[in-house]
Amino acid sequence: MNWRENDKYLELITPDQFSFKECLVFLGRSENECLHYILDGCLYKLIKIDEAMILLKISSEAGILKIEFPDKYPSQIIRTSIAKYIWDLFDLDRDLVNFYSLASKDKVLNMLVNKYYGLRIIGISDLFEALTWAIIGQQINLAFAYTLKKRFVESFGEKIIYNGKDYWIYPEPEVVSKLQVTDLTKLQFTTRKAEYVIGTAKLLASGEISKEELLTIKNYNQVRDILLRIRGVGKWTADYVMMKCLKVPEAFPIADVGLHNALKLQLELDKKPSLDEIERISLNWKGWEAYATFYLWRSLYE
DNA sequence: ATCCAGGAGTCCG
DNA sequence: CGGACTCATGGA
Repeated sequence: MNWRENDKYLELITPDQFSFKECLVFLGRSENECLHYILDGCLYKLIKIDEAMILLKISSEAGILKIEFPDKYPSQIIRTSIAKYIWDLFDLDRDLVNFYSLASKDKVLNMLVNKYYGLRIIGISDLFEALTWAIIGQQINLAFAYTLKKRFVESFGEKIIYNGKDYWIYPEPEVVSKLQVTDLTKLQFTTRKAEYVIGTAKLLASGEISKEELLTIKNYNQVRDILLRIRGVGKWTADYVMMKCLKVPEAFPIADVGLHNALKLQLELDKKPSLDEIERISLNWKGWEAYATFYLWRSLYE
């Protein structure tokens, strides 16, 4: 991590192959997103570190990611955590040289990596958020998924108000673990989805499952199996979480509908490709399936 | 109306 | 293991 600070803001010196602008397009894909918002090329996001709620304003210029604190200036130790958080959010430790090299020889990815050069996987660092956001999004269209998330966050999350605008923190597992199924079905969650979300909250609140522990396991399938044992977590969700939260570069949500639609468009197919076809296409992406998927997702937004 | 959505659990052979 | 069936509700 490469960063510095003065008495007003932090600066992350970003690697060459990074485009904040491309990342912003992805972050701005839904008007209904309630956990950040974008204004004049800046990203505003509220985060919680050690019980402190800190509003961040993030912008980029000339290879520097600037983090300002519109609300209140955090302590030294929290500033360091924030720098790490943002570094991780944009996956800045990743060296993309090999991915770009492989992609330049791939008929699907070649155009995408040129068009979206510098795009990095935007993380969901909180395991509970990653798991439950995936569960919420199962088998419904993204627009409705965002609506459900917004209701969930605004019912059980925390917020601050700054300049008359609300900034939200995703609900904590400790809070959600104590809910009843009807608390969520009221928000239009299905009964099953409500059970999955509350059950997942219990596993995380009790510490039975934690991101820290999962990160110590180096074997891909071993981590995946632990996630798959959670009720409501199937292959798609496990791979999604490994991609967005645990930052496993070979994680590959192959059954993802968005991936299918993006491939259909890129390859100009009449219908969505079959799983066999995708497996064949993705042989070229070995070790970089998560990035290939993310660039394809990006291609769905302009 | 009709089809489908960033699926998962269950049952059955 | 692999396939069919069920759940369940809004968006386009």
